[in-house]
Amino acid sequence: MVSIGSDVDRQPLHITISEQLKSKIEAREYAPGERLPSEFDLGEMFGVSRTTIRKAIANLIQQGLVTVSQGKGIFVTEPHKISFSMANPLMYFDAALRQQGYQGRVKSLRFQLVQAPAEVERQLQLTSQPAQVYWQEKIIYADDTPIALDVSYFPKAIAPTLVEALQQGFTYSTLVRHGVRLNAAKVRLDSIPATYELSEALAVPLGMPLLVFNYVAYQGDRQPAVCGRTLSRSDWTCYTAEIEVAKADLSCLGDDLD
Amino acid sequence: MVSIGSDVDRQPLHITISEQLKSKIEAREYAPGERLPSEFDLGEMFGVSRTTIRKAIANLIQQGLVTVSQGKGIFVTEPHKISFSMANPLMYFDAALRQQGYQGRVKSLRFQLVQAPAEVERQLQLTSQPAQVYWQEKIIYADDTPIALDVSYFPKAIAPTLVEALQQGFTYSTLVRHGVRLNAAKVRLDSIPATYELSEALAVPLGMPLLVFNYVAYQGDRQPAVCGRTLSRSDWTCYTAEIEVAKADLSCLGDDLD
DNA sequence: TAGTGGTCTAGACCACACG
DNA sequence: GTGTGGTCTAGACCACTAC
Repeated sequence: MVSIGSDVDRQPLHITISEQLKSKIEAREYAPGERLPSEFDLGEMFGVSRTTIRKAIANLIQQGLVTVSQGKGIFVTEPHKISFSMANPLMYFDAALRQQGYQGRVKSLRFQLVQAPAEVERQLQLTSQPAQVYWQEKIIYADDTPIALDVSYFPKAIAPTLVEALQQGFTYSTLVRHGVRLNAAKVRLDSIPATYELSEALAVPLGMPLLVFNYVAYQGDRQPAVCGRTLSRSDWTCYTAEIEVAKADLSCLGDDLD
Repeated sequence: MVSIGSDVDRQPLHITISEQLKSKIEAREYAPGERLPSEFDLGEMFGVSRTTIRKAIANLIQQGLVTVSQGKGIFVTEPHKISFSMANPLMYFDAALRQQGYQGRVKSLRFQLVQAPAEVERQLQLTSQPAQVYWQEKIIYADDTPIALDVSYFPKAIAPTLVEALQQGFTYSTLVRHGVRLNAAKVRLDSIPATYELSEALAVPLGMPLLVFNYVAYQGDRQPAVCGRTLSRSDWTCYTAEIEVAKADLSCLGDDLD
């Protein structure tokens, strides 16, 4: 039986155990792809109940250190990371994937005309009532791994040829190929834990952090062309940017010291 | 007892329960700040064991819908969100907080000279061996809520007056006030679940998603002045940017269609 | 069939908050 | 003291995987 060290009594047992397992994983004592002992065996090794082991394992799952398959076992995760640039040009998911050696693919889950939600109506600056929009949901794959769920809204007025094309490929590339020049965007980056529904759609554990990329993209003279959000797995994706600060913009510092 | 609806048998019980509670919260049947029934009472209401209720509550905690205090009860979270702009100028946390009606404050946890980790050595372009850097860790508060943990590294060569000043206030403002002109930065945004240590430092539940803002900031002629990362609570913070796409940059789309 | 993880139960003891 | 959430146990049954 592994000694758990009673001098760290402030910490719950399942934390102590998950940290011990974490060290072993990081020390490659359990290598990527390798199987860990079963929950039952771990319980005997640490001298605790299966419930406690399961809680410890839950921590590791959440940190993306292990993945678990029913009937097979607990496996050390092999790390991946794809970076998407937020700067010029914005969000060519397919180009970024290709550059980093993955094959990008989308699966459209839904494409239908609906009444625009209030938020979308505002973002797309729709004036006619009732305001209708195309609502698309799609899964984005890198090779065969689902890495993101995208929810987009398009004005009803888009070209009919686009309606077909958008269901086949990546949004931005498709728009550009059809002559829609996107030249600006407002974005907001956020993070949420995967709900049950999202965890099933993206094949991730419940509660795994997802990056939320909210966007409104504009064409021509500030004409909104699309808005929506991309929810991407934080174990596979990150966003990068290079920022140049104009000298004038230092003004906001103000002169009131605290 | 609440009917749980046996037609959704594909879903675990704790999911069904947490979704029912979620609807009630979103419908304001349980209003922000209000207390939910105790775990024992919820168990009776749904006719399940306390363990199952606790798992359902854990889902709600993770989604930031409720917060829990030992000995007091389960309370519906009152929502907050502070947005930080990633664009010109970069990362004036204190200015952003002030603009949004909060009082910003920092608590320095650590400030010491250490051997630079390899990653830091590379980012700060340190050449002398051994490369020493100042290592700072601080908590950032909005009013009295800890919202972020910042870990920064500064070259050993910074001015002695800065060493004092950096321990008192916000990094970027302090640097600028001491004549260090930051004019560019490379950033990477990511998300991780709070580890046990982080969850204690930021007073959040274990596993809550944290936004990770990795940065290297430059002064003058591409001279690295500071690097590090800011881990911020996703229930309190988000990052925004406005992107302008130069026409020339559309080239990367390539001409190979898929 | 045996072994694995997924779910759920009933009950115990502890630490903390409040009156 | 009473009630709350925090931790942990021992054991049950199920679904899935592999042989």
